[in-house]
Amino acid sequence: MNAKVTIKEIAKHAQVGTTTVSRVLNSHPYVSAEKRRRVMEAIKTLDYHPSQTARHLRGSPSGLLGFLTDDVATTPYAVDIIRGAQQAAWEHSMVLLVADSGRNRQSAEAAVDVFLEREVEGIVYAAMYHRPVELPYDLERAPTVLANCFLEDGRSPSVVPDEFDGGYTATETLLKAGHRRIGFINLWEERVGIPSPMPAINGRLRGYRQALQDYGISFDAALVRFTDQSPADNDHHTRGLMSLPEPPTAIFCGNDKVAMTCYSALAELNLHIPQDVAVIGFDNIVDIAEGLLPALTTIQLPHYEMGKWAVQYLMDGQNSDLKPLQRRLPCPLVPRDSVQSVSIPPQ
Amino acid sequence: MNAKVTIKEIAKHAQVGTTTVSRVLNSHPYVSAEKRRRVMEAIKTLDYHPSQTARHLRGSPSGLLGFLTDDVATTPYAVDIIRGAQQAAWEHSMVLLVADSGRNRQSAEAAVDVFLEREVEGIVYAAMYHRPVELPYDLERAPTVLANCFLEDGRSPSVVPDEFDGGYTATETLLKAGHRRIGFINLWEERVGIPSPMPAINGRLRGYRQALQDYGISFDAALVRFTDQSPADNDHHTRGLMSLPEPPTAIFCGNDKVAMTCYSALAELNLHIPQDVAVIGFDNIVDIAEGLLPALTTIQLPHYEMGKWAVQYLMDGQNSDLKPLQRRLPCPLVPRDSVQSVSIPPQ
DNA sequence: TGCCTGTATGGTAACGATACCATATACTCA
DNA sequence: TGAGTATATGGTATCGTTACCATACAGGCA
Repeated sequence: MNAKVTIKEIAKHAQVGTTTVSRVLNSHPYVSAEKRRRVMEAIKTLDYHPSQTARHLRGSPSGLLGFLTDDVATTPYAVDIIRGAQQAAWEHSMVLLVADSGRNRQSAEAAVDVFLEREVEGIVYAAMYHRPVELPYDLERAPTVLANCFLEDGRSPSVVPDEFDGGYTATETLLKAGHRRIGFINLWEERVGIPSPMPAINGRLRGYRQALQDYGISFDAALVRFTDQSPADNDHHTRGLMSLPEPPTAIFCGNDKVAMTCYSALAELNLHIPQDVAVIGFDNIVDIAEGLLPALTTIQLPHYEMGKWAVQYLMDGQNSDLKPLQRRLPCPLVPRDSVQSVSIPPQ
Repeated sequence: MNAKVTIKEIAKHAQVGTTTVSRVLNSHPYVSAEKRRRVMEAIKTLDYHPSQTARHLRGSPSGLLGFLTDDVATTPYAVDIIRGAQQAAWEHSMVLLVADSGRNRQSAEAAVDVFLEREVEGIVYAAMYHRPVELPYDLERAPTVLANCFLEDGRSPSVVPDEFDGGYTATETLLKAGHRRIGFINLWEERVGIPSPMPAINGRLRGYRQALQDYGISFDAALVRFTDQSPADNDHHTRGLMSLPEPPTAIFCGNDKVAMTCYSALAELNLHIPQDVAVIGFDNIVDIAEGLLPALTTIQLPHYEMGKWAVQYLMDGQNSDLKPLQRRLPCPLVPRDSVQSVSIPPQ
């Protein structure tokens, strides 16, 4: 298209100085109505767009934010973090520069270099599942907020899902529906032989226990199972739970995938959801939750909100005297049809 | 951190002119080994990073690519387009600027304005499901490639999944396994009463018919069903297919969600997968496909590849004399356990 | 009348990097 | 020896915009 129109041409066309044009653009005072009008008209007829590059060189902030992801995968909805970040950035008239840090520290450093060369005003480092991370670059290099992950030493602000809250909400939902024996098929993962410190696993379990306690129900270890998330294991634990001397009337599944296997296992046992057994999932993988029959009641991870929060904090929350904030966002319930009130709680 | 180091300070520190520093940075000839060494050292000790902003102002290309999405949703894996684009961009030393066009034309225009103010070298417009679109901005404004969508008039290059290929591959997979009666639960969607022209629906059906024809099997309309994608309807059609006088030995499902319902319907009919009935899906929603028992054989949409292709075309393929390329990318098979060879094809 | 203040306006030097031009030395070759 | 070429080096204008400074006029007030 036509070569770029500059402020100079606007000035010439409107018969004013470049300073006046700049004043109009930045709505400074001391411009006569007449000249303002002429400038505006010139801008329109010449289809002028200011160059952010020149502005920035002259000293204005870059209006750029870096968004660095560790590596997509596992749960596809985690990309909602990017949507949330993008939305918040937009509201602050910022643009998002995205890069994939890749698996290794080097390419992450390279990505940060690229960000810094363009003078981003901050960086969001987002993980695809909730976990502790080690930052692949020097924190001094740019203001950083972590989303869906955190540093063990809390040296930088972070926002993560409140797994405790999620576990509590799921359990309480079942309790409120009148269930008193609630099975829990939690997730499991090993790292080099050591049980994973995955916050999801521990947090949800604590939430489960707390909810039971708040409803005056004593914890029964037999009702808690751990699955390696393979369909076979999910199936195994569902059957295990249901063949207990006193089987649960509700099952809290560590994620929707587990719930999916749970559905078919229960079907094979000739048990109906939600009449015979209530089921609640975790993650709200919409394709699964809405695809199941009955539709799965589940808990939503606040991906979108985390992205949004991270950017907002980067923009607004710079009370640098305070120690970096570690924020937990609630995991809301997504009610569908797999939980139903039982009128006479089996006691 | 420390105020930005400029080329001038490097020059002073290394006791050379700024021109020489610039020469070293851009590996121009005619710099003595000694001065080159001094400059390099200064760069290191002062931790200098060149300003892309200044470079660009001076005339270099911006190194920026705009990535505009219509609106996320439906199929979560569509975001792989962004990953592919990001990867290709990285390989071309470009950075991706992402924005969400939002639902309305205005905010899309605004996003493009932002892109243009930063002088992006091109724009990828990506849709979250394969469909014809109307570009929410003037094509003249910047070189554009469409990913996962296209303009009816083909005025701009685009890359989409080859739905025909996908339908063909799915069907052929079943044929190769020996199946001769193959049910097809295709998707369905209406728009204001008119059947949707969704390329996925028509393309896959054509692929299905072609594969049958190539294997010398005549088309039987009774074997093709259309579902509104609700679990109830998916279930209904599975049962409908299986209660045919001559029921299919294999079912091709329009997507993995349909396959999921298909699984439970078949289970209730006491039919085993893949022994009694083979099932093949579409989309490769990993959470579903790997969560089902047996794991679901399915077809993958080339999201990642489309993103990659779009950026590559933007960067390399500017043979502007040719008419804009309309590219179809194959949909590969992801074999798992829900299809098994039948030794004696029922004939 | 003279001075101050508020309003209007434009020229020009930066911002950081690079391209062009000018200059300088060391060789090569006729 | 002189001309021509390859190598080496630095000064400076320039990209598009804004901040600073200078200037100019109008009205208000002593």
